[in-house]
Amino acid sequence: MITPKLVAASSVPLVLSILSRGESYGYSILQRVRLLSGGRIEWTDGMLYPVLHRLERAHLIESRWGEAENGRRRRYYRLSSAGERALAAEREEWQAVDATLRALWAPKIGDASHA
Amino acid sequence: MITPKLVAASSVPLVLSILSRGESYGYSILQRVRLLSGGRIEWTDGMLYPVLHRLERAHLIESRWGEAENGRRRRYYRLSSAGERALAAEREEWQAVDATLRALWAPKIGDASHA
DNA sequence: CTCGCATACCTCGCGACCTTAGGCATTCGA
DNA sequence: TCGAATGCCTAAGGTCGCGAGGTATGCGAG
Repeated sequence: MITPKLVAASSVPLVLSILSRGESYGYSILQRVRLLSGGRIEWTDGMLYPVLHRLERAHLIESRWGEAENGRRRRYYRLSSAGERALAAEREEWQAVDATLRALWAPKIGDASHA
Repeated sequence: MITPKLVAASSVPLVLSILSRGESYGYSILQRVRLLSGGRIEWTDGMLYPVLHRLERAHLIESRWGEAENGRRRRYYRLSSAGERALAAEREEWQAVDATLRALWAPKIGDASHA
């Protein structure tokens, strides 16, 4: 199980990244995240929908009501241009933190300490 | 600026990682994070000390009062064995999420969509 | 036909935790 | 003497995931 804080930090970039691949909808996003993470990221719809609504209020994504083949109604979301820029920013932030962590995880080859 | 949620998610693994390199103390950890991240991660002591106290209450780190060369008192922290295990777990979780994000950021070479 | 399940969406209260802002003590240089 | 850097700690406020609960439809099993 992934810690709640990591889920919180990754939810927005994950949703934006998935939508950058093309239009999608809530239920499908849930399954996609589960699949892509090999089941290690377990989202609930109770946290996903508020995220989608926040992102839409922030104009990072846009939605439309659509009809599935089976007749069920779905709300399809897609990335806005502002969302693309936000995704790029989120991505840079993530990579900055990731680079910092990886530097600490790397063997101490270039370590300046005199230990 | 790094988003608050990313700060929340990275603070614990960062602190544990830094301490895995050897004993340290609050003020020094702050500077280390700033340096390692190239100034992109800007922590305040107001968020670091609560983190340190939580980690100590959880027995992931241990502390002792020490004296600096200049006479100032410092509280030195070091990783406990439980902390080492926790760090390994945090690291795996981080890398799981990172792998998921990178899969979405990679070019669509193997993309199964028929677009 | 009816029941249950998967699909598909939404909302609310609780608790965790960063942010901002403050406080306290010591050392050193101007 | 006075301010800045060092070094530690805490409180109020707001954000947001989590768990639980609610609504509705299509489909297959009995």
